[in-house]
Amino acid sequence: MLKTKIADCLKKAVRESMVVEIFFSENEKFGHYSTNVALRLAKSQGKNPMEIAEGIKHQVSSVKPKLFEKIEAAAPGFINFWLTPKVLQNELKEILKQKEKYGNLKSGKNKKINIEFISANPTGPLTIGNGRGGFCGDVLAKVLEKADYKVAREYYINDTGEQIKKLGHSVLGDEQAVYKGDYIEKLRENIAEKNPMGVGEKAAKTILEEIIKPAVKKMGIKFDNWFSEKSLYKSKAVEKTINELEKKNLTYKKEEAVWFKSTEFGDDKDRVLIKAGGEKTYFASDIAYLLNKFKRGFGKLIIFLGADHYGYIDRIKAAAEAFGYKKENIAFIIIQLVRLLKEGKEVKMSKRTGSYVTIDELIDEVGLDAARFFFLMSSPDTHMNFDLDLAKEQSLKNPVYYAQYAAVRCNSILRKSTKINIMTSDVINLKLLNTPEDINLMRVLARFPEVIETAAENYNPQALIRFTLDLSREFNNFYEKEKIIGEKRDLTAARLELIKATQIVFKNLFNILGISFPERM
RNA sequence: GCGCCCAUAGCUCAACGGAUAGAGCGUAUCCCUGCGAAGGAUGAGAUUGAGGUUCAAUUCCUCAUGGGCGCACCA
Repeated sequence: MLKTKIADCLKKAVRESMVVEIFFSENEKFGHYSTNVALRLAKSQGKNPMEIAEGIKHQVSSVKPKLFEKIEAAAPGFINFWLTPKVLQNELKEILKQKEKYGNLKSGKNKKINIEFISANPTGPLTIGNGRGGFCGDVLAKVLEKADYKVAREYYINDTGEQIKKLGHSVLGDEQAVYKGDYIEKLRENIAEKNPMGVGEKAAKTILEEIIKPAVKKMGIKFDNWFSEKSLYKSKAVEKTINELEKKNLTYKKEEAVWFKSTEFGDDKDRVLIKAGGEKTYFASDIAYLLNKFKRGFGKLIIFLGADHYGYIDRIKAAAEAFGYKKENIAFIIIQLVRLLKEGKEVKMSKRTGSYVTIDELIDEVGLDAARFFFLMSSPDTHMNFDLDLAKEQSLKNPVYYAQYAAVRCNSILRKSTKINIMTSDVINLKLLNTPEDINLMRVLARFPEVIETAAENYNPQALIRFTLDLSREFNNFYEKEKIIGEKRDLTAARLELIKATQIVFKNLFNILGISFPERM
């Protein structure tokens, strides 16, 4: 990674034990990369930041003259670095050599990480809210895989309990019915029994297999594990969990119910494990599930939650601590709810009222690429408004096409080049790539591993979207200004390598984002 | 009442405490006998308000305003 190379030679010059931050410069006039170390050292060293910057500049340029073409100290104390074309050309070679492996990192060290997402109750179709979390989880999973984590994607199915009973009532159509929709009507056509729980369980199974799983497939997501809540009851895991808590003296009885002393671990209320009626709460099985994950050897758990489940975080963390696991090893990603608008007015989305837009509908209307891109553009914590009509209308203007179009341009250039038979020399001279446009494109391409790193570290797949659009714009600029297939054969050959590298990075990106890489548009 | 999240251009969204707050759409003007114009160039256009911390604040802290979501022996 270019960034790390710079950081490494700075560490020697700085000498203090501090994290040296290197920033990719958006504006070329601030170098290819820049750092603020001098500004941050100013106080502790009691010197003028510019003075420090100059000092570092001289040290670095004497130690590593080959890495940099120019180093500049700029007010109020930044140090800007311009890499030599050679460094960028070498990185280009790496891209061409590593191909789809370019951008693979070692930071994950093959550690096991579990990502649980969607996990919508099997009581109805997946909504656009589930879509948002689903796409985000899927892309994060791929980013982490690229960063060398061993990722398991998991969907937790609440296939028992109160909601399933309510589903049963709904299918039976009795006075306790809560879920509404065409799918309920259909389920009603083949019921063989009267017991709400039994009906609910069968209906849940049908919904899972015939509605949810196909929708997930349509979304382009593959789960490694569909984890059944019911299985935790069958294996007595829930019972054991409660017993263990009792043994640890972390439970008590109050008003006929069994409570977990979650307040001892930072929760603001104690929580019920077994209701007065003897039924266990979802929370009880959630703890069993949590322990199950840790026991399977996942050092880190990522759990996606809708904002309406926010209150769950503290109690889950409390449960983890009660069993000696560190709460820091559970990362919750809160997905803000998507508000549904119709004709500018908010429609309350609810499976209970039957008013919602399913993710299937959206994908059918706008296509998978546009749907994925749309949700991945915004960070999970923004509150989104969603209007299906507007989405339909605007789908053709989705930035995903901007990116795909840029990629398609690479394809058509390369297609054309094969017809012309350019390659005559065995040795392609990449040194010819030295115009500002060449340099700029190369440095953006070389940024790809850095983007993977930040996305993986911060659990922030949105970074990839931004980079995709940056790269697209950079490439379009390049295309506009530089002729690729031209008179000079060596230059043409070298430029074609650059196009190949661009194509590789685009393919990598699209692959992670789960959008298609069209040959033509 | 308490807690969490959000507020950026006409619209949908960006911005790792950093340099001139970026894109897309929309909008005004221009560029196809040229590797695909689903493109490019040049404009107009924004940080909710008030304090504070910092060399530097859209970003952190406090308060206010406006939205969303929680606060069950529901999930």
